[in-house]
Amino acid sequence: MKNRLKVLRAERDWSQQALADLLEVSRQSVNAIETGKYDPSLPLAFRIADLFALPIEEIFIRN
Amino acid sequence: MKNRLKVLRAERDWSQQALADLLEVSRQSVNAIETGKYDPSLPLAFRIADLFALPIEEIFIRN
DNA sequence: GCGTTATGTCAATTACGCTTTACATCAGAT
DNA sequence: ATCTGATGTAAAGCGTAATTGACATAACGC
Repeated sequence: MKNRLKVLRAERDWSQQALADLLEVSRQSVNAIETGKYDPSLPLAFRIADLFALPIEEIFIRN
Repeated sequence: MKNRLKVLRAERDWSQQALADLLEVSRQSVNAIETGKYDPSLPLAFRIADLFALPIEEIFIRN
């Protein structure tokens, strides 16, 4: 699973910490997801999709 | 997170075991997800969406 | 009755999502 | 040169996703 988090964040000029606050997770969680250390849980993926107003499929990519 | 797994499975007349085989998870996992014991991981949610050829948002519902 | 299939559930275990705390590096500003 | 913000990473711990194995029950055909 790859994801477009870093780009979406850059488009809005948000820091990892700012995004983490909006998502109510730790900065390390955002960092770990961006750097591909692990995938978010489904509920967190939904929160991310809601925040960016995009379908999950346009943020997270199979494979 | 609610989901429409049971209905989608019924529409295709698949047993929990048959679905588990297609998803390559245990029957207990399918059962646990259907009965709301827990949410699937994001990768598994994608596999489910792919299998039913539906967007994740049409299978899993917020709240 | 008996065997089979489907479903629900429990216990015990492994793997992973997410946390806090902490440390290191780099870029930019003063 | 120093301070600050941003990022990457690591360890330890907690909760949960997912596993296997097992047991119970209901529905069905034979």
